[in-house]
Amino acid sequence: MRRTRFDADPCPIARVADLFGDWWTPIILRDALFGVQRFEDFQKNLDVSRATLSSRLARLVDEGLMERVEYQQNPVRHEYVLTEKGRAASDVLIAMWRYGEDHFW
Amino acid sequence: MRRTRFDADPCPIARVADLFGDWWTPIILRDALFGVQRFEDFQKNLDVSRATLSSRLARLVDEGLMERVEYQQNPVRHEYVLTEKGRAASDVLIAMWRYGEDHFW
DNA sequence: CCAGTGGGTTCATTTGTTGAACCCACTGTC
DNA sequence: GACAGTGGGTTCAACAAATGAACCCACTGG
Repeated sequence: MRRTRFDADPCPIARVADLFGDWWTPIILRDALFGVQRFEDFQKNLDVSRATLSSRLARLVDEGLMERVEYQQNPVRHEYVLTEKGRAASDVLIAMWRYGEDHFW
Repeated sequence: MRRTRFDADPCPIARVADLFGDWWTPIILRDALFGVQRFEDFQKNLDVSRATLSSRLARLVDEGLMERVEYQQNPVRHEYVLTEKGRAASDVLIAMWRYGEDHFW
């Protein structure tokens, strides 16, 4: 695909599209805002392949929307918690929700 | 890729993500909101391949966000004009803009 | 010792994106 | 009347990304 990247584009829409322009990312974020934090729970809710989920979560951590936090040792377990930047994305999600409700039914 | 489709999903976010979850669609829409209407102009502004642009515009027409209108005959020429549903998407774009400005700089 | 849980990675297959080249129907210029 | 240019595409091969399935590891509990 040699996917074109907009992460250095001067336009804010392009930058956000670079991150959200992906079917899974907005939906993972939606679930995270509803309180989902664990890999297995995302996987069960979303019916996404583990490989795809893994790379999406890694990207969200990379971009600073989520943090990977150790919640127990022996064995080590992590969960994904939203940062402030991640929670702020709810404005975009809400706009999508409203638009969907008004125009896709 | 066997891309998963959410266009029949009961969640409005999933439906909108199905359409916007694509790098190009939000950016094409952004340009359209700024007044771009012709194939060539999108192509010049966006530096997108003609094949990809062609399929993206077709999808937007399909979903009812744009209309393909003949603006001259001899030779026949068309342009892409936003419908009400297309213009309404500006709310989502504006949310993306704001989020981008506040969190990506 | 075996099943289960949480969180992954690896692999082959399938599908989408890309750039480049091509096509068609004209118009305008030499 | 030959040829370049314009608008709006399609076709093609190459490559990259998404998928499901299978695998892995470190434990716990029975």
